[in-house]
Amino acid sequence: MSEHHPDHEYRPDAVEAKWQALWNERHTNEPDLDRGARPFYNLMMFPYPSAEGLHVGNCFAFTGADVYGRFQRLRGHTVFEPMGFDAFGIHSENFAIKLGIHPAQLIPRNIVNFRRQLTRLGGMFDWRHVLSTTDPAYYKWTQWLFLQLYQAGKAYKKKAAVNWCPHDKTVLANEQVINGSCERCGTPVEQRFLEQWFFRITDYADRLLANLDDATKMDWSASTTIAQRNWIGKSQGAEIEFASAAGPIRVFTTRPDTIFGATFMVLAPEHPLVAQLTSPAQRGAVAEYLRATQAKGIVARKVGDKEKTGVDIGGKAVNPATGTEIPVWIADYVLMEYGTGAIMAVPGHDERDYAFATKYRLPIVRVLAGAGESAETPLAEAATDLADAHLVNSGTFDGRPASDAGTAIVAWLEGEKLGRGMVQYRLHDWCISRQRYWGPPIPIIYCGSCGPVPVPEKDLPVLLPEIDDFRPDDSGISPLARHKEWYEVPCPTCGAPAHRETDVSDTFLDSAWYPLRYLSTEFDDRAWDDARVARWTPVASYIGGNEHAVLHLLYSRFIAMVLHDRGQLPFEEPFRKFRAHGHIVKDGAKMSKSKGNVVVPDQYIARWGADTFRMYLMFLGPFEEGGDFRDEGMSGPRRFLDKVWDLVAECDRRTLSGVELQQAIVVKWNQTKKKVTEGLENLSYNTAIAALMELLNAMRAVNCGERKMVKDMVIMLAPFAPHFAEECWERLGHQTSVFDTAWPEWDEALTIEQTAEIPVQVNGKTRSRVQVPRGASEKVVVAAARRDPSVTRFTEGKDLIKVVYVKDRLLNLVVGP
RNA sequence: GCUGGGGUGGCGAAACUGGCAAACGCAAGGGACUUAAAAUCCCUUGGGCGCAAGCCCUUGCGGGUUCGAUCCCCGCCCCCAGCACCA
Repeated sequence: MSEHHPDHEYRPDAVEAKWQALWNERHTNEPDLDRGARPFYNLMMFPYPSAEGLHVGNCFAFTGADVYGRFQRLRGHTVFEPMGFDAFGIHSENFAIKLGIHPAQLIPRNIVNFRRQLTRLGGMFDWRHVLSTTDPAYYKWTQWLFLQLYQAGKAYKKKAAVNWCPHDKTVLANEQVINGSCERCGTPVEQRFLEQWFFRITDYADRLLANLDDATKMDWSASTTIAQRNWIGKSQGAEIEFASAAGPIRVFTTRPDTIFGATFMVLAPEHPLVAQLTSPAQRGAVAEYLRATQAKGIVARKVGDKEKTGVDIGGKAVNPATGTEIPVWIADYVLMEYGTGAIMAVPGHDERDYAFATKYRLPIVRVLAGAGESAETPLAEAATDLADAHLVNSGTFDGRPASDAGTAIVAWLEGEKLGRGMVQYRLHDWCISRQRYWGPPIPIIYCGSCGPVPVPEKDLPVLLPEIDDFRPDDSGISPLARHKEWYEVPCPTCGAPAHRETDVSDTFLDSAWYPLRYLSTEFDDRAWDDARVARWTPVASYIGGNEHAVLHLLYSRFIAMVLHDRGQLPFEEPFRKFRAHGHIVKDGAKMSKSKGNVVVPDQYIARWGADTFRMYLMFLGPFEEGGDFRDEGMSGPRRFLDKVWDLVAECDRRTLSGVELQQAIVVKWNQTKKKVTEGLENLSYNTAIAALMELLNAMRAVNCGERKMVKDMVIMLAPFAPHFAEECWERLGHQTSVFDTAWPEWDEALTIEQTAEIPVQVNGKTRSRVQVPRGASEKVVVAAARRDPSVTRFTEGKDLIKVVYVKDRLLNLVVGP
C-alpha cells in the first residue's frame, strides 16, 4: 500500500531528539505563571530519586498525568506541570549508609539521572520550577512552616514510644519493623520513650472528615476518601466513670448499652493509675508484666500474635450501673493512645473480652438477647451480632431494644454525673520528630532559662551540617547532637549558652506543602507568592498512588487548613481533584526490588521510542487500575504509529468520493472525537487509544486520507505521543506547535448512525438482526422480524405473550411453549 | 479479621451501571509479496456439534429477581492492595 522511502520512514529517536530540542528552545513547556489564560495546575506526586532511577511504574504514573495535562492544554488552558524531588528521608539515608556514600553526594547524582529520564520520556515539565526538598532554599521554608505551626499552637512536645533496635542501636520507623523485628538484622524491636514533636492534627479531625463529603471543595477518587474516613476513624460513644480507691477511672465505650455486663476492667500497662491500684500482693507480677510489655516494642505489641495476656493488679472498681465491685487488670491489648487507656470489659458481647475472660476465668454475663433467646440462654461465644437484640440482666433497662438503650443509659449516667456522650478518633497527632540525620533540622533552640525558643526567621535555614558520621548510634539521639559547633548555640532570646534541637522533621512535612513552592521557586524572600497561589490553586488535578491515600494526602490537607485559618492561604482544601492511578505489575506481582522484577524504561525507549512506550503504557490497561507489563505488547502501538505516519504522508492523495462512503466514515469520525475526548476526561486512556485505532482501521478500509480527519487524528494523538504528533503536524504544513492548536469539536448529530441494526430475540435468545431506520417504531420492527424466517422458525404456532422493544436497541418476542 | 479493588478467550483487555459478550491490541495458524528472511498486506481464531444454513454451551462457584444479568440481590471460593487488638 505504501512505498517506503528510507528518509520518509518514522525514526522515533530522530523525531524525539528534534522536538525535545525545539521545546527547549521555544520554551514550549514554560507557561507564563502571571498572565497565562485559564490556568490549570496539573500536579503529580513527585518522586523520591532513588539510585536505581525511574522504573516503569513511575513512567506509567507520570505519563498518565502528563497525558491529562497535555489534553487540558489542547482544550485551551495554560497548563503548569512542574516536577521535583522528594529527596530527604530514611530511605535515602539507609541507601547511602549501605553504599557508604554520603547522601549529600548521592542525591544530586540521582537527581541528574532522574531528570534525564523524565525529559527523555517526553513529559511537559516546566523545569524552570524544579525543586528538591533537600535544597536549603526549599527546607528553609519547611522550617519556617514548622514555626508557623508552633506559633499557631499546633506543635508541641511530649514523650512517646519509638521502635528501638537493640542490635543496630537505632530508632526505626514503623515501616522498618517487620513482624515485630528490625527489617535489617531481624532482632526483636523494643520500645523506648523519647521526647518528640507532634502536630495537633486531631484538632482538625472533624473538618478533615466533613470536607470529604463537600463536593464543592473535593472531587477525589472514592477509594481515597474512604481510606481517609477509615483512618480518621470517628466513633460515637460514651465516657463513663468507674469509682476506685485511686479515684474515678474513666473508660471509653461505643457500647454503653452493655454496661450491666461489664464484669471486669482492663487498663493499658502505661495507665497512670496502675501503680496506685496495684495491691501489695500483686506488685511482683505487675512489675514483671510491665517489663515484658516494654521489651515487646510498640509494633510487636500490635502486630504480634493475638493471644491475650494480662495480670490482675488486685485493685477494684465499681460498675456504676450494677454497683458491684469488679476486678481491675492490666493487659497490653488495651492501648494508652486510644480513648482513655482503660476499658470496661464486657465478655458476653465483645470477642476480645470474651477471649480474655475465658483464659483467666473471669465472669461472663449475658446482657443482650436476640430473637428466641432469654437472659438464661448460655453463651458459647461473644454475642456481637445479634439481630433485634433487647437488654436482659440490666435492671430497669430490661426488655429495651439494644438499638436505643445506649442513648437511654448515657442519659441516665449523665444525670448521675457518672458519664457523658463522647466522640473518639483513631487518628493520632502527627509525630514529626525523627532521630536521624537526613532531614531538615527542627528549628528550635533549648535554653536553660528561656526554655524552647524558636529560631528567629532571619536565622533560617538551620543548615544541616555536612558531617561524615551521619549514622545513627546507640545514644538514641540524632547524630547531629555529636557536632558541638553546630549543637551549641547562644540562646536567641537571652544569649546564654543553649543547644539546638537535634531531631529532624518527617519527610511528610517536606511533601505537605511542595505544590505551593513550585509556583514560587524564583522568590527567596517568601515561602510562596500570594498572587501566584491565588491564581493557580487549589490544584486542578493531582494524580498519584493510593499508597499515599492517608498519610501524605491527609497531612497536606491539615497543613493547608492550619495556614488557611492563619489567613495565609485562600483555600483550605489544596487538591480540587485527585485521582489514584493503578499499579504496573510484572508477571502477576507488584514490581519491587525484593522480587527482582523491577523494569527500567531506558531499554524500551531506546528500542521503540518514548512515544511508543508512552502509548503502550496507556494502552495496557485502565489507568486507574494499572496492568501487566509485557515486552511483547509494545509492537501494537508502534505499528499503529507507523500507519498513522503513512497516512500523514499520503494525506490528500487518498480522497473519498461517493456520498455513502463519506457518510459511513463521517459518523465514525465524529464518534471517535467524542469517545477520545470523554476517554481522556475520565482517564480511560486505553479505550481512547482503541477508538483512535478503530478510526484508523476504518479509514484504511475505505482508503480514506481526508486532510481534516488526518489533522484531527494527529491532534488527538498528541497527548499520548507528543513528539510524533509535533512531527506529523509539521509535515502537514503547520509552523506552530500542535499543542497551540485547538482540540477537535464534534457534531453530536453526526455521531448517530442513520440505520439501526436491531437484534431480535425470541425468549431472550438472539435469533436474528433486522436493519431498520433509526428511531423506527415497534410496529415497523416487529413487522420486519415477522418476515424473517430465522425468527419465525421459533415463533410459528406459538402464542405471543409479550413484546419487549427498546428503541434502536433490541426486540424481544416472548412466546409460549 | 476489617476496608477497598478484582476474577470475562492462549494473553492484555472492552461492553451505554440491565439490552448483540469478547471492541482494540498481542500471540498463534493459513495465504500473498520475496531467491530467502524480516517488514508489510489479506484471511481465520471463546468452546462444542454439523458437509452446511445453523444449533447448543460460555463472563470464578451455587441460588434468586427479570422478557432479558458480566452488570442487581442472597450465599460461597480465589487473587491483589491497604489497615490491623481502636474498646
